[in-house]
Amino acid sequence: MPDADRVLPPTTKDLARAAGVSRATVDRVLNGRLGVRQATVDRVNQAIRDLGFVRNMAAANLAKGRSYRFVHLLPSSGDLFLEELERCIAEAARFSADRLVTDIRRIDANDPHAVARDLAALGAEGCDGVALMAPRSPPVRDAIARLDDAGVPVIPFVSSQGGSFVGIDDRAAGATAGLLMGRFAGAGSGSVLVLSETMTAQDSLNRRLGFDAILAARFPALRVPASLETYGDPDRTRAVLSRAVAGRPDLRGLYVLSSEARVPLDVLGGMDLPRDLVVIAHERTAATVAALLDGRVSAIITQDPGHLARSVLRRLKALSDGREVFAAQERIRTEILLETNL
Amino acid sequence: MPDADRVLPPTTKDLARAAGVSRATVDRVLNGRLGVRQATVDRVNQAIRDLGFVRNMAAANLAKGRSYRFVHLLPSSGDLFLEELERCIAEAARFSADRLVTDIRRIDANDPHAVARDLAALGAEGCDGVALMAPRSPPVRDAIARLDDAGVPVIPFVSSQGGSFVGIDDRAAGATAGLLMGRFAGAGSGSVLVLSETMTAQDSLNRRLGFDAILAARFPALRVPASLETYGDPDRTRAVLSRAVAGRPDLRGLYVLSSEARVPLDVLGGMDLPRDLVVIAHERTAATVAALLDGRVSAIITQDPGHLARSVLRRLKALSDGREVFAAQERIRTEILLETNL
DNA sequence: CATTTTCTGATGCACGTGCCTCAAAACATT
DNA sequence: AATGTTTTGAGGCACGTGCATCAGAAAATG
Repeated sequence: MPDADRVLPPTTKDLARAAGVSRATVDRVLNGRLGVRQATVDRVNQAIRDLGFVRNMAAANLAKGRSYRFVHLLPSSGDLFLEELERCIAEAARFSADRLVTDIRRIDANDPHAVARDLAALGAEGCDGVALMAPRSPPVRDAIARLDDAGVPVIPFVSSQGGSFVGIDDRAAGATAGLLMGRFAGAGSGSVLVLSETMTAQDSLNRRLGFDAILAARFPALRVPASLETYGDPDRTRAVLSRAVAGRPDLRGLYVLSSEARVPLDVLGGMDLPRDLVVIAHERTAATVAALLDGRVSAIITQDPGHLARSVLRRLKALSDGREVFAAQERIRTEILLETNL
Repeated sequence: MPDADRVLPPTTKDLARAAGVSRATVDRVLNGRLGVRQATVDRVNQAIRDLGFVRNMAAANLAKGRSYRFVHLLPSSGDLFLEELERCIAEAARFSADRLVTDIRRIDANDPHAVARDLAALGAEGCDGVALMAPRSPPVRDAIARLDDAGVPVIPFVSSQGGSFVGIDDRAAGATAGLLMGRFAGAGSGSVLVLSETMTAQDSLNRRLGFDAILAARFPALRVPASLETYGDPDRTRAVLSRAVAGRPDLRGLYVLSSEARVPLDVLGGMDLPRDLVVIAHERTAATVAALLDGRVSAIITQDPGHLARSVLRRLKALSDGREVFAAQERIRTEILLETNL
């Protein structure tokens, strides 16, 4: 083992030697402490550049006794995507190099005041960051602002209305669905149905907006009537779908808008639909993948829950120590899944 | 700051207390050292489960003075994707939490004996792992085996023939291109041209295989003549393309097979092509993205070079310390890019 | 020049884990 | 009981960095 000439990354000790100062001064410069002459600061920074010094974050966090306590607030609905997401969060936390504890709590995301109360309660808990999956509303926004003032960053997670958040843009996801729908449906006129659990949710609205915009701009021959709402009920789904299909001999496509596509896809299996009907659904779950494989679905638009979970943890960490994130790693992609790239 | 009741992840000290043993014994159990009674081992393992203990890898690596020295051997061609990949590798190494040094070297990947020589030379260098992007051939395979025997893991990177490797499956990528081509081209018959730099490269062959298989199975009305080879030459590209287009009034699609799509796409811009020609290209580069945005290209099939770079580093690390990787994070996705999900 | 102020060096402990040594304890064998 | 063997405990140093403290040097001020 020729271990002698191994080039190890430089440490603060190497820096000190190269800059001709002591480790204490290097430390003062690195951590921006006062009382160092500009000339000395420059010498140290020059050495940093010369040696290509990179702070060993693992050692730094160890020394600081840094630990992170994060809380994830997720809606208490039981959809498949959410379950998978929860699994991924727990897994990502376990695999994290740092000492971190994550709490996953289910909240009543649709009651703004309940959410605000839950957020306020977190302030007293001494947690270092919150990932919140709930619609933004004035009470919630205020609660977030108060937490932020108290130094507890809150990251909107997966879905949020307005402002930045971790997750894909619903409008872009809808537009991608629309583009695929138009391309797959081929030239010529026809109609495309949009099936949604409920259109009151903001994410559904945004997807629909993106979908409509693309269809209007690029495929004007395709007509899109008002969305059919299922309220998650299999019987109702069957009923509205049958009625809509019966009335439209020119049906070319079906866009399953909601995140919970299981019920509509199950219903679809038992119906007598036009051959070559283009069906597009959201989120990779056991239900959508099965449907893609047996041909009920043509494409799935999704985001990787594992990536989401890891990304939000990295972002929370970066926020709590005032660092920048490694942007390239945090771009959540709007993925298109076909049979060939599952 | 209610910091008192913060629940910190347990340390080996907590483990020792819970199991009623000393830290030395905990250490023996954790690191599988001999000379501990089974009953004691069980007590410690029980405590690990009870407390949910997870080893602090950062501290462990710090203590071990663990450092990684990896070498990336990349082909010395100058294509855009490769440049981007190189950038990502350097960036990923800088952002790594561990102390690691990566060397990126350009090699003559198409000369099996030269590659084998380069690999052999690495054995004496005392490096901890190699990422190799070169076709597999008998001399190369032997060199890899020798390195492996010497305890230096070698990971085939991005493209490899046979065996597992880090990167997307070329056949699946070709199949995805084929599926999109068939769907986008619509019903009815027509022909689809395949344009490649050269068909001698194994990755081109595999893409073509996947592409053909899907077209034959799902879109038999589309004809795919023999691939047009450009040898990277703009004039030749223009010539073969013009000739092929002129002879085919039924042209519906064009599949740009090679990783270096810049030349064909540039040529395409100046040509008089059928409206609604479906063009599909590989790899996200400045050239392909520009073409997607101005409509010369309909879809890009790609893999994320940043993810590739980070993934191969994590895998090399895991291999050198005999750990398992976090599989979910290492699945390299075959991505489909449209205007709406760039 | 003397004095104050500003800057720097030397040193040490801490973080959680790995790894070592040495002695003490528990156990097994005669 | 005496002996040998295996198992355990106690303690310490190391890794690279953060964060103290204190004394000494250099610079600025009088």
